[in-house]
Amino acid sequence: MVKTRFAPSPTGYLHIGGARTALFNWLFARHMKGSFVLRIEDTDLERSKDEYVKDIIDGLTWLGIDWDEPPYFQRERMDIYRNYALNLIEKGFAYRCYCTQEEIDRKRKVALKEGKKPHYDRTCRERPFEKTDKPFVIRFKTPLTGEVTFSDIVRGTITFQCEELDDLIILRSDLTPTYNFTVVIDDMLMGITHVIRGDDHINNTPRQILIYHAFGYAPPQFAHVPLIHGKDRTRLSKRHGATSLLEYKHEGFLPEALMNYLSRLGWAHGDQEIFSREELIEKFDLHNVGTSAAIFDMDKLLWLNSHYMKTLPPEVIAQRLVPFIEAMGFSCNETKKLISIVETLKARAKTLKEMAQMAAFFFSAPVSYEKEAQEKFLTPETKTILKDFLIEFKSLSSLHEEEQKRLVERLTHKYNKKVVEIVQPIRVALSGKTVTPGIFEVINILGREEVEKRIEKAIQSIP
RNA sequence: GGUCCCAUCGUCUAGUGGUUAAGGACACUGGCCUCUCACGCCAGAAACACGAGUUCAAAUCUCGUUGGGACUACCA
Repeated sequence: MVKTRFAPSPTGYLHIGGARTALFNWLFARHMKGSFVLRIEDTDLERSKDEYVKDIIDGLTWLGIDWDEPPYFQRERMDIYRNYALNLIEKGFAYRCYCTQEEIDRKRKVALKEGKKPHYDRTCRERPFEKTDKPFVIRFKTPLTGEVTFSDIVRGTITFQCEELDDLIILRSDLTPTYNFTVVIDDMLMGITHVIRGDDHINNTPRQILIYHAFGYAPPQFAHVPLIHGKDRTRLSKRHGATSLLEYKHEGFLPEALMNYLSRLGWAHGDQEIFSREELIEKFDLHNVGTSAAIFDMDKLLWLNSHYMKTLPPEVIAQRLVPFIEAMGFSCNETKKLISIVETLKARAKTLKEMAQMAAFFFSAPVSYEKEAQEKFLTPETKTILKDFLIEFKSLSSLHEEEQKRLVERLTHKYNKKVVEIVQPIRVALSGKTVTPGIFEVINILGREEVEKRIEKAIQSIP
C-alpha cells in the first residue's frame, strides 16, 4: 500500500511551496487509496519553534489536508536515531570523528583555495578505536568509488558519483541526529513508499540511498517536484510577500481556490483549470507533474478565488464572511440579510476581505460621502430629484424590481434625464459611493426604512 | 568553483516524431451587455532560448552553447 509523508521542519511558517509539496503527497496518497502522514522534523533544537508547528498544522487543516496517523515529532524519537547510528558503527558503515570544527573549517578553506572539493578529509575514517573523553560526531562511511543511481518518477534516471559525496555527519557532538539520517530512519521505520519533495533535495538523495543500503533496506520511490519561485525566479522566501499560508486565509482567500491553484502549479490535466477536491484526488498523477520551476502568480490565484466566490453556495460564503464583517466592528446576526449581500456581491468581490469592505455600507449608514461623488451627484439640482424620489418611494406598494424600475423611469421622463443621472444620486445617498451593486438590489437589502432615512439625510446634507 | 536539475506566449500550462498556420487559462487590448462597478459574451495581440546532429519528418530524440535554479553545514 502506498504511504506518503509531508516532513516540514518547524523553522518557519508553512509557505506556498511547502503547502504544495504537502498537497502533492496528500493527493497522491488519496488517489492511490494509501495513507498520508505528517512528520515534524524538529531536530534543529535552536531554530524549531512551537509557533511554527502550530502554523503548519493550522495551515494544512485550513487547506483541507488531513493525515492518517497522529503527527510524528522527531524530537521525541532521538533515542531511536542514536541507536541506529551506533548500530551503523558496529556494522562498519559509520565511525566516530574527533576532529574539531575549527580544524575542519580550516582544512575546508584550504581545499577551496586550492580548487579542491571542500570535503572532510576522512582523517578519522580508519582510526582505530581509542577510549577517550573527547567529543565526537558520527560520520557515515561513504563509499570512495562507484556511483549511485535512482529512477525519479518525475525526472527519470539520475546518477551521482560517490567521489562527489562527503562522509556526512549523522550524529552531532551533542548526540542529536542530522537531517539526512533522520529522514532515512523515519521513512524506513514508517514504511514510506513514495518520497515526494522539492527538487532541492535531489542532491541529498544519493547520500540517503547509501544509508538505506547500509541498513540493507530498499529505498522508497522518489519524486522530486520543481520548486515554486518568486517573481525574481529564486526560491520562494519571506521577501516574496505572504509568509504563511494562513496569511492567505486572513486576506480572504478560500481554501478551495488555494488548493485548486496549488495543484496546477507543476501539474496539469489537459486543458482543465477548475478542479474540485474530489476531482483532484481522482485525477492527480505524479506522471503528469512537470519538471521546471513555476512562478507564483497572484493574478491567477485571484481569478480562481473569484471563481469560487461565485460558485460556492452563498450560505457557505456568508458563513466564512462573518469574521471579516465582525473584524470591521459590525455584527451580523441576520443570516438572511447576509446571504442577500453575498448574492449581490459575489460577482464583484475577488476575496472575502474585499467583499466585507464592499458590504460595509449595508451595515452602517455612510458617515460621509466620497468627496467627488458628493460634488458631482449631491447638488441642488439632484436635491430636487431626491426629494421627488423619496415621496414616490414612500408610496410604492412593494419593492419589487419592476416597480422600482417604473419609478426611476417616471423620474427620467419628468426631469428629462438619463437613467444614470437619476440612479447615481440615489446610489451616493444610500452608500456614500459611486460604485455599488445594482441600485434595486441595494434598496431591497437595505429595506424601506433605512432607504428613507438615508435619502432624507442626503437631502439635508445639500445646502 | 564543483555536482545535480531545468528551459513552449509576461505567467500557469497542453503537446510524449507527422492536419499544430503550436491549443487552453490568467493577465493585457478592443467590442458587446449595462443604472455605476463587476460578472458574462465575442474578438485580438502574445511562445517552442540558441547552434549543430539523427530522421522522409523535430517543440518533441542526441550533443553542445547560453541562461536560470538547487545543493555543496555539527540547517532541514
